Amino acid sequence: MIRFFNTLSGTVEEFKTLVPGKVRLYTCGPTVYDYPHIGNYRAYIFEDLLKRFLLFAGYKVFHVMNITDVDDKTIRGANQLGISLQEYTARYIQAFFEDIKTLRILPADVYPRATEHITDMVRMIKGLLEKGYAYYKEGSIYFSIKKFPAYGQLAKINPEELKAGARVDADEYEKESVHDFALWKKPKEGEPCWETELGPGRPGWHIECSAMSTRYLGPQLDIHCGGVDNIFPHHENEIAQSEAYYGKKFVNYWLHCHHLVVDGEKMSKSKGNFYTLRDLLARGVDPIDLRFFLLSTHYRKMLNFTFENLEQAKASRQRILDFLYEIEHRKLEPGSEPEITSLAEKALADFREGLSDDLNISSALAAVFEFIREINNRLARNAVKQDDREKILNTMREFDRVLAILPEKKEETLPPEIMAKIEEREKARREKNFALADAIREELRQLGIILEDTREGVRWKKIK
RNA sequence: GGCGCGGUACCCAAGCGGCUAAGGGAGAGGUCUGCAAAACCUCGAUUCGUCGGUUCGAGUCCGACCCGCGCCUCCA
Repeated sequence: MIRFFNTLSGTVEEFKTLVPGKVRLYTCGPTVYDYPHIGNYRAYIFEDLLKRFLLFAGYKVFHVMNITDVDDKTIRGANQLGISLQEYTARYIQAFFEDIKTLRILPADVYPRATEHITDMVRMIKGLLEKGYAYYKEGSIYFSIKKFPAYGQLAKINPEELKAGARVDADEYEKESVHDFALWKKPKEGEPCWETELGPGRPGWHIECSAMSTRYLGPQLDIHCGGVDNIFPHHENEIAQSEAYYGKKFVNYWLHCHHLVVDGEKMSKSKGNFYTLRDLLARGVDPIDLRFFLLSTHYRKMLNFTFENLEQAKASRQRILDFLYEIEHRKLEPGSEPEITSLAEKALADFREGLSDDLNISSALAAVFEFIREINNRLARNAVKQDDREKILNTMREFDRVLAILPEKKEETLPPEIMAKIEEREKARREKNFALADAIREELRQLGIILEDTREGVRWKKIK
């Protein structure tokens, strides 16, 4: 049984899909006004973990992730550079796709862009006007939250008690109620504008998601994800719009990822603790180490990014990689040990059970490490045989369907001159010329190649 | 003011009423090794922010308090 913490109910619930075996998943995607930072990627990697786990558990997943390519920030950015909105967002859209590939985030099935779904938004807004949930005011259209009594159910906010006045955007004074939100914004100087049957203007942010999610997934979704900061007002507004329009429960399970902080503080450019993926790659960070770091803390817990914590995650992942290397290269005796099968089965069962419990990654990783320890233990006693190798590797590959942290290509090669050096050192060792042997080892270490002398002879690996 | 989250070993982090408090990192000792590395073995919380309470029994439930943080406004 799979359980998830549902923000809507505030409790852990058994996961049941609308259609057996199929999951309709919507995740809030990037607003393409800048390069995404590692906090954004924490959310996307959480969603990737969720999706990979659902696939691992045997579900078919249809995943939609929107791209917000028109909003205040993208418009401002384009205007500052004096280029078109499309020209401006294209760079960041491309960067986003590069980044998710780098981080091994599985692509969504559809990436709808706001600017390509204006007609869907117009249709919805028109419907909301007809049903009386929305009203025109000075050329803009607003959603009236008092017409939707369930408003506040997700964020556990009582609209009556919202702190009014002080922090309300001054230029939106024309709304009937301060907490009503814009569905359609009237044209402004220097802003893109669509001519529609609603009149000229551009869509509000919230309607983009409601229109695009239901366009591809239908009026009801199984899971909708995002960062905690989207709970209010964004997701609350999506519920209001979608349920008012379709008259059906919009989303069964709302899953929200907590924030990534840096050095215990919220990331900000002024504090200098703001990192994009590119920043870290430039510092030599292995993106998969970053993936593992972002993955290895439960998604509902605040995660503190520090370089020390990243190093710990890297070392932890290295233990898994070392084990994999050992299993692939160790010389084993013929035969098999039946015990290995039961260890593998238990490990996979524990792994699955951990993740089934609201994606308890700590528990799942503990299962992986216990498996490694058990096998290492037997390896040391020669209690692993040739036929067990594939069983163990398969188990690791099963884990990796969800984690996606193992090296992609199996065999790396070294240039012939390096191989010659290694052979030269072997010769020196046989001749007990340890000074030369150590000098060569150090020389190769400087080149990023570590030599280890094992019972089966020398072996090498690259420093990651 | 309202809503909510967290405080478990040197660090990260599970556990949420009951066997000896998972797992990872770092550290110490040992086996192996020419040495190193890797691997393996062993050792690290009588204790889970504090103080009360409930219970045969509490990190685990209840209350108060102390810290740290988030949201209520664009934000993953």
